[in-house]
Amino acid sequence: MAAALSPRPAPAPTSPLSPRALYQDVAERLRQQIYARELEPGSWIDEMKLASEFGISRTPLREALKVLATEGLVTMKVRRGAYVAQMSRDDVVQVYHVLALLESDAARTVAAQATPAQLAQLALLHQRLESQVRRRDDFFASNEQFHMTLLQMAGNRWALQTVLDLRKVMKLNRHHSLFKRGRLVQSLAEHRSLMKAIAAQDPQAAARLMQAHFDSGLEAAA
Amino acid sequence: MAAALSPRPAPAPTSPLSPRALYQDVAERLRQQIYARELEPGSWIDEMKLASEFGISRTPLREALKVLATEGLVTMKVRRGAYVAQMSRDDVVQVYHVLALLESDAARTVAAQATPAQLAQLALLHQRLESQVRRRDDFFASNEQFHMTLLQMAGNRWALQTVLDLRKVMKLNRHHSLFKRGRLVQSLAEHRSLMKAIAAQDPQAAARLMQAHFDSGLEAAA
DNA sequence: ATCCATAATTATGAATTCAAAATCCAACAC
DNA sequence: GTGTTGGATTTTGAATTCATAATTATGGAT
Repeated sequence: MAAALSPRPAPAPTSPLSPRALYQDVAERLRQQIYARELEPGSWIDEMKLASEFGISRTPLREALKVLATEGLVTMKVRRGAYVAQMSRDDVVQVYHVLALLESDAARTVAAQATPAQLAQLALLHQRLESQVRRRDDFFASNEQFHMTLLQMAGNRWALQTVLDLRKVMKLNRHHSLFKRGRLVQSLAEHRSLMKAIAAQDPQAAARLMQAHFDSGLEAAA
Repeated sequence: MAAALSPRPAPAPTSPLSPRALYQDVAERLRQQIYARELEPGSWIDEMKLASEFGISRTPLREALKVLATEGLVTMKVRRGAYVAQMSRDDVVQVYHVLALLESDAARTVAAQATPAQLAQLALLHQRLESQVRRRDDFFASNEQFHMTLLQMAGNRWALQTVLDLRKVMKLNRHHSLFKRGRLVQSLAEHRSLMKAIAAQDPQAAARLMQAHFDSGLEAAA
């Protein structure tokens, strides 16, 4: 049996204050398997196999699957189980469009209201990005962290949650643009000018540049 | 016992092509109870009581609760069950902000690309609204239908889904603005000018007026 | 060999059961 | 009266069981 979820992540010396429910751990594990393509888009999800792999019963697994279905990562077909969702070309275009709306709005807000400490934090994250053009996976992670930090700073928890959800489904595919040759360098350049606009507290430019960043990402992806 | 979900909505003479899963029916029923304030924000959800009211076991009910938790209508606390979520004043402001972004973008798109048939359909829906200022519940329903039809016409299924989800949580409270005295008349006036801009195929005005419509709705709500 | 009918197998959906945690409540000490 | 301890009760979370639908395999009939 593959590394089971272990009887429980062992209350651990430093157990989290509010231990996550099992179904949530399972949901997160499924997400990771989907992102890693261990579960391929369009493929059937074998409940029994996964439950025994995870060392749990079908009950919490099925709960997790329903959560993922609500998020759009999984499709439930009545009486024939769960399937990993697929993103069409159209879906990618549409999700990019919504992300561009929300994130450019966040960039405008942050440029307008960020504290010096926040600007410094963003600059730091951007610096990390600059130093990671050579390592795609690191760049990928740092890029996401920059975007998410910006969203958080904008202070709208519903916009943040929406972006989180949309980014989840974007990970279904490797459309993710950053996989095109030369795209990393271009993306970095766009980040650089965006960062400059934010640092200069220019809301209009920040919004416009974030929008452009997504337009160009979409072009690379589609 | 309150009207049970019946052994199953009976395959019915005209049973839907793809019968919804039980957990989805239950989720919808829970949503309606939440909207109707039969389950109050902040209150504990008694699984056993509801399961027996619905005439089902706890299993599908718990699945439904996890779906609602993902949607944000319900909060799960580890080892102490499910609670109806509460919207803070801040939440309302933030959700309005995101809705305004998405819906004004949709209005812009529709104004730019709608076919004559689509414009006619919107005009019809608007007419219904005009005739329903006296009946608040009808106005409420028609208003929602107008907004949702516009979203659908914009053709972005992810924006549509996002707006649907956000509107669900908005229904948690009666902040819903339309409850303020005189707000219906004002809302109708805003719709009227919005409709005019769309009919005139003026994307910029349509977006601006939709944004204004939300701003004024928020002012009435908060 | 191909097609169809039917039996065996498998998987899903939901109910039931069970262990452990949280809550309630009464008895008691102060 | 207030507060505390310990045991009964309730409730949650998860495993197990069960009925039924879907799939696959089997065995003719042509």
